[in-house]
Amino acid sequence: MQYSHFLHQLRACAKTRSQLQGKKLHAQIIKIGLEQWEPLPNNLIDMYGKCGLLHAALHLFDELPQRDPVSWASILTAHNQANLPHCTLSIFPNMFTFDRLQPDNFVFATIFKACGSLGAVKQGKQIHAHFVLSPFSDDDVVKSSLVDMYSKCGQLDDAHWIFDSISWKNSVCWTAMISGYARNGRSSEAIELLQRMPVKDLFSWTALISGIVQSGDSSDAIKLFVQMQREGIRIIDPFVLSSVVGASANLAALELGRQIHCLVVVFGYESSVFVSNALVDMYAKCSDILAAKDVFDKIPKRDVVSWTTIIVGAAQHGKAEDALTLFDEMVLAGLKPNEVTFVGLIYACSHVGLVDKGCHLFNSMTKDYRINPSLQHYTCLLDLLSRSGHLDDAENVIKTMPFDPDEATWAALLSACKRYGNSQRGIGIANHLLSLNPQEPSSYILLSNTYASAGMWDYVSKVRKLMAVTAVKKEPGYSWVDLGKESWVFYAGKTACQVKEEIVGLLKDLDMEMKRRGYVPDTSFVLQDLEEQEKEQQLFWHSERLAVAYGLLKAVPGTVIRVVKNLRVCGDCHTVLKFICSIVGREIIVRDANRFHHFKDGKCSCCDFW
DNA sequence: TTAGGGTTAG
Repeated sequence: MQYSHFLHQLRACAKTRSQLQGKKLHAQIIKIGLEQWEPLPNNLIDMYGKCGLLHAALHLFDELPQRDPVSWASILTAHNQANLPHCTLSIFPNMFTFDRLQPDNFVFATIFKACGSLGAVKQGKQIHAHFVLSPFSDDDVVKSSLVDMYSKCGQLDDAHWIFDSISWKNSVCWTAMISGYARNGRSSEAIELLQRMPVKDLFSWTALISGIVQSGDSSDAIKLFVQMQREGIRIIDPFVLSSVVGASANLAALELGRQIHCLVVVFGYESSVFVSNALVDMYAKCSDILAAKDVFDKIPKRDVVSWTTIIVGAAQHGKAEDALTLFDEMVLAGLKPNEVTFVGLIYACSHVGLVDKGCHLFNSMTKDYRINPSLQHYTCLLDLLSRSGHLDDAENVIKTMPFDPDEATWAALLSACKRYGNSQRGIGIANHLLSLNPQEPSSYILLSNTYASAGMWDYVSKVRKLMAVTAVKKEPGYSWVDLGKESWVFYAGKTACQVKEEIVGLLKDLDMEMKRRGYVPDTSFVLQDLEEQEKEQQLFWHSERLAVAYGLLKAVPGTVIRVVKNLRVCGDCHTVLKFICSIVGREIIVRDANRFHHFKDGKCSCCDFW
């Protein structure tokens, strides 16, 4: 009687994640002397794991006189719960070696979940073979965990094959399969599956929408979110909201983001730290850094992602001092920065030329916070050094770092070579890159651009031919302007826009006024072998200029023009936009592939250093 | 005691 009461209470604590209540119960159980009564020990482990007290769970597990598969399932689940899937996999073999036990269906499901989180498909497949030969090979829950594992590892055929073999498909396995297709860019198959699903719930819709956001089709995700609401799905948790806030961030659609922010308030999920963090990011990515800071200031309990998001936001808007101050505040608030925080911080230093500070932070990351620098951190460091002209030091980083450099690393160095007119070094690096990684499309593009900058057109055409042979395509440059109710996309060199004549007329007028004020086109940014006049024409038709002109024609007078470009803004366009903002007396904000440029009164917030 | 959906960089 007594122990069944405790059992019930322990399960309730595990369900509601009530740490304090759980500890009290444990104390009572010890006091009464029931701590060895089956099945209380395993339930205690389970309770501690679910309440996020892994150490307590481990302590009990180690002390158990006799462990069974339930004890193992509980402790393995506790590691998954604590977001330590690699630990789940590393302790799993002890089940055979120490306790001579075979996994049961619960253990299998937990292990496949861990493999899925880690993308450890090879290990997952090996254990899958054990599962097939086990007495549990018909278990639908385990099969469902396999569907999820293969989906997360991008092996959709395997996932679907297992999905088909599940006799009684519940909402969980449908969702795992939908999520797999959506995340891997196969949205039409994901949508089709959702349509076939007998009872669509908020989980499956969320999996679809968030997967599509992750695979990069944010506008489709927004349309599906609208459809979901039309179909009467009630939003009873905040998950889908953080995804659609993220979608508006990707689209740099400020007005849409504001509307979704209103929905967040209406549904009462302002207090969700996930949603708040997404909102901070959305406002920062939609170039409203003040609104981002406002949301951030109102978060009652900020976590490391909240701080990192605002630091990265400040950094991308060129507010390095703000980013560094925020970092000091974060540390004072007792939060430990993570690897992303340092990417933001070094990036901030890099973009304003704070070389010493950036190097100090890079060293502090290992020394003070025991974070091993990743390749990306080395790339940031290299960017920091090379942007400020320390090309030898930058090359030295490449030579001594414990990673093989990728194209981003070489891109940073190559772009600095161009900036500092060191074309010989650039060509050497590009050649080296080509010899190292001839399969990578970006390698060809880098090489081509480097030769073009040096005016070596024979080599450019040679590389272009190679690109054609290997079917490598350069991503076309495009820009879009967000006018709240509508947004227009412009590609370089053309427009099908109804007001094409007005756009061209306005750009011509502006061109004349700019030239009167001393503008000289910098045709070195045209990477094709053309006559000077043709090069100027190419620059004239760059997508960011078309988008800005459209914004000037259509936006409410006096408002900020917000433009997004998929590639980095070209150097000549950067000069032109400084002239234009001053001629028309408007603020223009351009988000390019790398950062934000706030053009105002003839100047840019990046101080021409980007 | 097991399985599905959310935020920060790139």
